[in-house]
Amino acid sequence: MGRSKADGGAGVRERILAAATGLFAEQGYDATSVQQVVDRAGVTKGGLYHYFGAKEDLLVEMYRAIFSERLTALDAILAQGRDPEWTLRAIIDDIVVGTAAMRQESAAVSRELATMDSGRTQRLQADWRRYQEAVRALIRQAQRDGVFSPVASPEVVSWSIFGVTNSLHTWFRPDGPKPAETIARELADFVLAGLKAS
Amino acid sequence: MGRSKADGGAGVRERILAAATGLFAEQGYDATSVQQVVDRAGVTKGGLYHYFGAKEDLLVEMYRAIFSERLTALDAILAQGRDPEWTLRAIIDDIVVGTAAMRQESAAVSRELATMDSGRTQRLQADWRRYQEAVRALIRQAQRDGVFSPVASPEVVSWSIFGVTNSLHTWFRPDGPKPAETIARELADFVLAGLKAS
DNA sequence: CTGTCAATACCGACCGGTTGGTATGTTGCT
DNA sequence: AGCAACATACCAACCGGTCGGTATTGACAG
Repeated sequence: MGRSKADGGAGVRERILAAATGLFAEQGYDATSVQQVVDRAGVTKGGLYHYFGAKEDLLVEMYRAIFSERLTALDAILAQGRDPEWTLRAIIDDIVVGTAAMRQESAAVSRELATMDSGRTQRLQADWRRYQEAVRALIRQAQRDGVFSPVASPEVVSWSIFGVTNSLHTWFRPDGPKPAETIARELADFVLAGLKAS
Repeated sequence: MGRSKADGGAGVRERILAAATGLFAEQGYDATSVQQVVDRAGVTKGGLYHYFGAKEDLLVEMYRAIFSERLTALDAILAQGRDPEWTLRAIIDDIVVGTAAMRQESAAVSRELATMDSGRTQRLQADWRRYQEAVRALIRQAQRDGVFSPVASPEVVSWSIFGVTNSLHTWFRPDGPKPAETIARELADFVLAGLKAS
């Protein structure tokens, strides 16, 4: 099963997915036709529909690629059981660097996320809500313990963090002067400075 | 001239715009057909194209509605010439409350903003860049003067602010427990706590 | 007050082009 | 032979936009 044949390029499935990712990020999901995807991927429609049941599956695949990585990283960070400051720094670093590494997928998904509620995406959206809730719970508990200042609610702080990552694709350039790691550190420093107990 | 007739509703042009706003916010621009817009507005396609030259004009109109208000408010705030903390608080308050008041328009525009580069939108996008640059310049100068801490670059701080407003529509509920004014204050408190000189 | 006229507001059928999706090959490995 | 991996040809539905037409209007004349 799976691919075989000593073909000259990468797997066809991967090529289709890469083409769709780029086009969705550039033009949006609805504005991109299946024909454009197969043209860029160098295959035909028959080939695409051999691997994917529908156009929407391409989006779902991107969604999964982003969030599965992020969620396993989150669980690994939380499992260490360290103090809130270290934990929040680790989360911010992972989400910024991870989103930057897949900024095309993030651009496509974050734009189309509101529209995607066609049953099969609900599980993925639930996972994402769990992620956000974990961050808020962390902040809430640390505020209760007096480790973090209650200057702002956990909701506003978490939206501040996720707002950066959601719009990261609009301003982050991989060949720019600031690597993702630096941005992550600056954001963590900034957020934690605001959360320092007064 | 203009409308007359003892019709039961508001002006036709406003009804079309309101219908388009709701549909674009729910489904996205490309996924919404002109037919859906005219159905919801209770007119026909001929009527819509009597008032608007193209489908895109509906988006441009929303764009203008949002940013013209925001830009005049910005200029008014800056014209007061007060200290950075007061100025930044005023800006954050205006942008959060203003965005919340027009969250459907904001949802539609913020999603479609990346795709819109068809000439007539470039002026509007330039205005928006000017807005962001004004905030960054404010922060940069205050950091140089030692009023704000250089813990994070003006870019990261401004992205943190605009990231919240850009994704405001995904979580803000006008009938929720927290009014927009409260969210604005929390965000301003949080941002300024992080910017307090150490 | 009434009749004329041009402009505005709006209708609904219609057009060429494109869409996502499918049915039917053809090819090459096992 | 049989089956997975694709290609080709094609379709019904729908898209944004146009256009000829009509109903309603206000301005002006007499």
